[in-house]
Amino acid sequence: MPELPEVETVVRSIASLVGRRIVSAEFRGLRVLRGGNPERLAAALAGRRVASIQRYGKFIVISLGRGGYLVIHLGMTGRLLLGGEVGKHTHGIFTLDRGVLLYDDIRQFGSIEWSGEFPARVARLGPEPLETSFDDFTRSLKRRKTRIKALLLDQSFLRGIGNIYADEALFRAGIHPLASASRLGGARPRRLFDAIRAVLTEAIAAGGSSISDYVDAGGRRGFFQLRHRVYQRAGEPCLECGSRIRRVLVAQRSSHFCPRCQRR
DNA sequence: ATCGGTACCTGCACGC
DNA sequence: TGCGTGCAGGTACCGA
Repeated sequence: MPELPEVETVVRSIASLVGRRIVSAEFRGLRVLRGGNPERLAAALAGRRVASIQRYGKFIVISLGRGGYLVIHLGMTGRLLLGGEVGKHTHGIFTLDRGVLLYDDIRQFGSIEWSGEFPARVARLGPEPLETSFDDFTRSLKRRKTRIKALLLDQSFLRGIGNIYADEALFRAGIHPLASASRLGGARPRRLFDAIRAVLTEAIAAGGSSISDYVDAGGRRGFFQLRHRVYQRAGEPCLECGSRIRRVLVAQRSSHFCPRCQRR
């Protein structure tokens, strides 16, 4: 579930871990471990102190100073929890000099990896949507022929936007999800750029969207789902014009839009 | 180089 | 009650 606002909320909720030492780490459900066996990973982490915790798009990068980087992606159902019970879907247990951090992930689409250098997959991502300039945004937009919804999901275009915020931003900008990215004209690029910023900023302030089970590391739910205007509202009336919200597939993902407010 | 489709995994809601 | 189907915040990888 976690997109940029949810991951940002999680990162803020584990800020207290900076300065803590990892005493030991234990892994089960090895699917989430990338490149490396659990013993090697545990050995790389043991005794290291958390120097900083940063978010890059949907990635959480925990710097261990000279000890490299612990890189965590929450996938669809990943959770980081400060304390709590070890359950059926707990795949990582980080014991700290004070407290414990658990990695839970029902669908196991998330990942945990260690890297000595700054991780290449993170370095390859596009810019942060809240930091990039409108000029860079439009330059990049014009080079891409794909449909705008698919482009917003592409992490090399902008990092951190997922299915919820792509749909919500397109609605606010009045742009149809199937519109060609390179052919967006007039005021539309500007409207989209502003809509992305507004949606993400508001969602972060709301602690993210809790659709079914998302919570931050303290177990707190977000409440931006109460302000979704199109996402998972197919068949319901548009809050602007009353038309029925429709759902189409784009890049194999559900895309929700108002056929009247978002013309092709 | 880009793009679209598929695979990965578990749980839930729905209709029969 | 059970069974089949479709759907769910994600990315990686394949061939065209």
